[in-house]
Amino acid sequence: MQDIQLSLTEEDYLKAIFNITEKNRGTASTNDIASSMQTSAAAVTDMVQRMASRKLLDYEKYKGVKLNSVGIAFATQLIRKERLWKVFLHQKLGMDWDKLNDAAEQLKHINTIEVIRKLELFLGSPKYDPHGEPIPNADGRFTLRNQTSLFNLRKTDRAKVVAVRNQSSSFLQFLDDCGISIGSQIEVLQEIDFDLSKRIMINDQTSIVFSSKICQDLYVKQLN
Amino acid sequence: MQDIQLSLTEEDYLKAIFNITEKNRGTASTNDIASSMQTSAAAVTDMVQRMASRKLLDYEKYKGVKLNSVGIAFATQLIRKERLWKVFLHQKLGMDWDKLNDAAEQLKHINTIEVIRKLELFLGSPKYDPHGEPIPNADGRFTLRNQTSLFNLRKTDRAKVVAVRNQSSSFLQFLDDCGISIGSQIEVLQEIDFDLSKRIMINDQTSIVFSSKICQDLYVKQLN
DNA sequence: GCATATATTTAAATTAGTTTAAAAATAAAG
DNA sequence: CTTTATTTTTAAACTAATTTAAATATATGC
Ligand SMILES: [Mn+2]
Ligand SMILES: [Mn+2]
Ligand SMILES: [Mn+2]
Ligand SMILES: [Mn+2]
Repeated sequence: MQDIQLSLTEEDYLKAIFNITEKNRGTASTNDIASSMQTSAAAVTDMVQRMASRKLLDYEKYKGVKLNSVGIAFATQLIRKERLWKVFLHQKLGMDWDKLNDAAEQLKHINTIEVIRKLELFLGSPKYDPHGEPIPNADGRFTLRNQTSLFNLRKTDRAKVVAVRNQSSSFLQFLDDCGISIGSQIEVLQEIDFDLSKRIMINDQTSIVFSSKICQDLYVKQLN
Repeated sequence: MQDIQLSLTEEDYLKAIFNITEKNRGTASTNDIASSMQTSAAAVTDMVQRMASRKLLDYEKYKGVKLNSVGIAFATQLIRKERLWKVFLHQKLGMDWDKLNDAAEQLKHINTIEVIRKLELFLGSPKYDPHGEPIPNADGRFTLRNQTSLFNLRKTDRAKVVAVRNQSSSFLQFLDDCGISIGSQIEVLQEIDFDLSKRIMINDQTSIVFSSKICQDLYVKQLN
């Protein structure tokens, strides 16, 4: 990459902005960044102005923020590092998937290229992290996958869980309790019109009712 | 530990002060800290005053700094983390021993207790890092070892390399080139009075002359 | 004991990042 | 269109950590 040295804070802003812009057709508002960073809107305005002057992003008063190619490159590398470390924490250290994010957030700041290269090899070049999120390769390219949320499946549809959208500890623990993890097979037994919940069969073993909220937070790949 | 949250800078100061005081019968001077931290004496004075007010160390004007029990506990945990990560980088990722310190310096700031506990188990609870330095246990206790520098050995003495004192990249690469690593067998073939250098036999294979400086930077355990 | 050298502290200024409160711009509603 | 609500920016002040220069202590030499 360039020989620009980012502060930890700049790195956190870049990652937050990248994630927000992925949903908001390329632009992130001051308030959205503020709530994602748990800071004030005033702090965000000040920070993005400084980051704009460092050419990490494009900023126009009252119009929000867009990452430029430099910002995207950095953000992608940060996401790559964070997700590789998540794989390490889960697969090698055996940490539960609801406890990965805190540590990986810190680990993503580790700034030695050789470490990340060797870590990737050590882990067998995984393409997805323990929550099913794609891990960009060294060039920043993501492996795309056709997936949909469980919410969109219909009665008798069968599918495989490929990712979680919500990564809160409580949601992940709940899934654990239901016996759901990445790769679980599910089948829609019943669609309940009343509240859009669904009765689901998990791994041909257990049946359970999922609220529409839960269905929306689970990404699946439909089978046949 | 306590629920005191240290800044990265405070952590780096604590580690530096701990290492300095290990050599200077318990006390670290402003200038020594400054040169170790690559900063100005004025910055050190200011910082240690703030750290003293946070009860991390004892400071008396013009008298230098001593760590108190809180500071020692933190410093020890930092050293523990740094050395465990060094083992990981070397043994699991295969990084050369002359490239470990940069990355481990950053990794030592990772602040999730569960990560360090699981990392230790994953590594098999090593007692020494790749440079032969002892790794304190979770309670902060170091495993001591009787060792001496190669400088103190005499003709016909045989010994095993247990640690390096100097961890500069150039020294470590030089040792690599000589075929010396932790565990190597050596024998003093000849003491050269002129400059206190020594001719050494390495692993009963190669003979080489080491300057007195090199001898001082190698710690060994004497055999019989 | 005095002069000089060295080490340390203080003072003043700077930078990154933050907060709260006030001002200004934009969006929404009637 | 105009009033109101929401969002964003600016202003002023603060903290952590730093720098350089000046002041003060301490140590050393004679
Ligand atoms: Mn962070
Ligand atoms: Mn500003
Ligand atoms: Mn550090
Ligand atoms: Mn101060």
